[in-house]
Amino acid sequence: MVRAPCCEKMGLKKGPWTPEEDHVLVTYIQQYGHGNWRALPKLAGLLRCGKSCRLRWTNYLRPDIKRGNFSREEEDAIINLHEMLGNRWSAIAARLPGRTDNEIKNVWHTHLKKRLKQNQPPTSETRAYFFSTKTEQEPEPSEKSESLDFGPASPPQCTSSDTSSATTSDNNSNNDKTCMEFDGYAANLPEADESFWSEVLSAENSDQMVDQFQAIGGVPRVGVSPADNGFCLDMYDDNSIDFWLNIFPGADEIP
DNA sequence: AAGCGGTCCAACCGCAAAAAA
DNA sequence: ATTTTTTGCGGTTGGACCGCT
Repeated sequence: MVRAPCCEKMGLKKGPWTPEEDHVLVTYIQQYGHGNWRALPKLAGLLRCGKSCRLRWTNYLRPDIKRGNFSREEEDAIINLHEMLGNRWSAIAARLPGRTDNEIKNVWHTHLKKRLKQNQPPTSETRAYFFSTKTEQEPEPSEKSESLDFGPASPPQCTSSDTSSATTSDNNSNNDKTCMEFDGYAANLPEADESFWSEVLSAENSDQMVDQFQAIGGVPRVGVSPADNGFCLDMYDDNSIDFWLNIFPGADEIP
């Protein structure tokens, strides 16, 4: 594997972009697209390397980028998605429309880490359940449990697989679901192996994620009912459901 | 007003994966 | 199948900005 030569070539500009450069880049991409980033700066007449152009476009100039401060809901979403996905900023960004991985990474390092240190978890009194499971389609425990191993690659927020740690499963304690604890909050999950969760969490889009979950008998939902079996992602109030449905559009809302 | 330290964010760097040749 | 090129990602940095002393 040979690393692509970077913009060390003499004559290529580095540092902050000027409005003129932005204009040139935007105009070119609007007209011709960005088929080949490496060739683009030459064709567009920019003294930048392709990498710099791509970064400028994806992180700043793209028309679908939402500028401005992050809302509390967005911050909470980042915290929860970070618990699920770890430092996979692009995966997190994929679930936050209009936000870039760079921006999310910055927010995480500048605000959210601090917020968590001050022990301010996501707000609200209720939990949003994105996924609940069908008991009648429960996978065979004997088949699945052998490979059930929520190690580091499984949802990283999992602190325990001990079903006795459940705090919300009193009314579903008679089913065979795996219960996981999420930083003190428990959730009932369908039994699945590590690779399943890796696939779910790395799914390129939410439809795919929902499909993966349905494949093992899960019923994707978004709602606030604490009574349902669910893959507990977060704690939110009713007003947040639209926001979350935007992130997981394939889910059904719990009535 | 000046100096200093902390914060924030755009941009860079290096690596690895994916795609193309 | 192998090599080369391109793209994408995450970690890090530089400097502008702001508030405090």
